[in-house]
Amino acid sequence: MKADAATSSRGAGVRRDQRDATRARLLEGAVSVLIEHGVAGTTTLAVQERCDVGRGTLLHHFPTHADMLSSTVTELAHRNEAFVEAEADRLSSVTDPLERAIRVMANVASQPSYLAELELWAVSRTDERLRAALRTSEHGARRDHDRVLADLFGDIADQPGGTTVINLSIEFSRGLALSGILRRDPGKRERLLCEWVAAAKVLVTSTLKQGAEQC
Amino acid sequence: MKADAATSSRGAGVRRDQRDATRARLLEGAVSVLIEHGVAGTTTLAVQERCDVGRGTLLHHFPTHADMLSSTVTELAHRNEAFVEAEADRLSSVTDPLERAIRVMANVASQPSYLAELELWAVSRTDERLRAALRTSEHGARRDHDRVLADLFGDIADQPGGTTVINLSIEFSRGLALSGILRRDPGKRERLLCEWVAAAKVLVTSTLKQGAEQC
DNA sequence: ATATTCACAGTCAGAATTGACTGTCAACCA
DNA sequence: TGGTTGACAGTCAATTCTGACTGTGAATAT
Repeated sequence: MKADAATSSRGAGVRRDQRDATRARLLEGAVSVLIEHGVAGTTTLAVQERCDVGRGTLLHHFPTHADMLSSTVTELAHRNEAFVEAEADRLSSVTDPLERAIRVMANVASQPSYLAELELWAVSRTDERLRAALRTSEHGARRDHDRVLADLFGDIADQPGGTTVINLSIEFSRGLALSGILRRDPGKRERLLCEWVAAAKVLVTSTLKQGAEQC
Repeated sequence: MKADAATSSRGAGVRRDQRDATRARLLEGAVSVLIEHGVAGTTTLAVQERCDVGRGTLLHHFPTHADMLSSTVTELAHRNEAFVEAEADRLSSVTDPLERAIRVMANVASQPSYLAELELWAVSRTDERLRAALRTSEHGARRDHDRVLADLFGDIADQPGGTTVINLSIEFSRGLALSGILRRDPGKRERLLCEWVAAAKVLVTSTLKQGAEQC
């Protein structure tokens, strides 16, 4: 085991700081490129140019293109989680807690950064490596993910059909977001959203336990 | 205007037949490659080799890669529509009409060919040309699409919350399908599906009109 | 003080893909 | 029957991307 740089009294870990700073910059750039240009456009060259670093720099931090994408995936997931809280603040004016939670989820899912994540999911269907990376990323962030969700929905989860409504809302939000890419009429999104909010309200008060137990 | 080949007495339109046959073969191959290898793997070269045609042949029918993909998109959409009816037949044992319709939708959406379509949607986010092609394709098949949906859900659409449930089911199916790509536990899919079926049953009998009208 | 390690830069060859181009043969028309 | 058209094949240059390789300077260890 080598002596830790932190043991030096002065200028400790300058190299490491540099390294981390560059790496962070590369990830930041990679995420931006991914959001703007999609998976196909997220080449090592594009990221290298975006970050204005030499070819060796990028390859030093991410030996292969797959490595770069893997790390980018994780970074993107973090970013999207942060969006949830930000959007929750932005929609603080919505009084009904259930409607607020659903609208926050739907809005976050419709953001470019989340759509980029969905794109990765879709593409990973025929890309073993990427799928593995996404699974690892999701698995690692599971705790945070659950916490964010719990914060968002609050005591709704404790009501009879609460958990069901939350789970259904997740899938619904993803579908809504994906469909939104092609949608010409933005009004339909709002209509669907309203309908789901109304449905969700019915569901949390209704006892649909017997239905779910029929499986 | 040129004389129609059909006016010739014998061997009429052999060239045209040949042309159509080759084109059909190319589309068939392109769809297969797209389903198997995803958008990134659907190169002109891959399709050319799959169909065992010369380079000139493919470029003759589809001058550019974008042209090929555009046509493939339409073909894929047709194929997916056909799947709906096939799956409806396969699930004829499911007695409850609402549950049957929902399960058919969800199953179709989870098929590789439909996932390929969703992948195209996702990718089209940052690809103007592809998005336009998808919109055109969807627009052209709208009539058929509505008819298939009407056949599937039957008289459910006439009930109070019927249309709403159908629309929500569509988005839910897409979300479920996309999530399924990464899901390790296949049991969760079935659970979510059951929960949505149960919820849908509640919704069609419940009057959630006032909720939807609050928008 | 010197050797070494490491972050970073630049160059380059190889692989993959695209689309332009030329050639060929069979079918159609005059 | 002879010319023309169109389906199809093969070749090739240009482009793009990847990753291997070599070089450099600053920070750290001895």
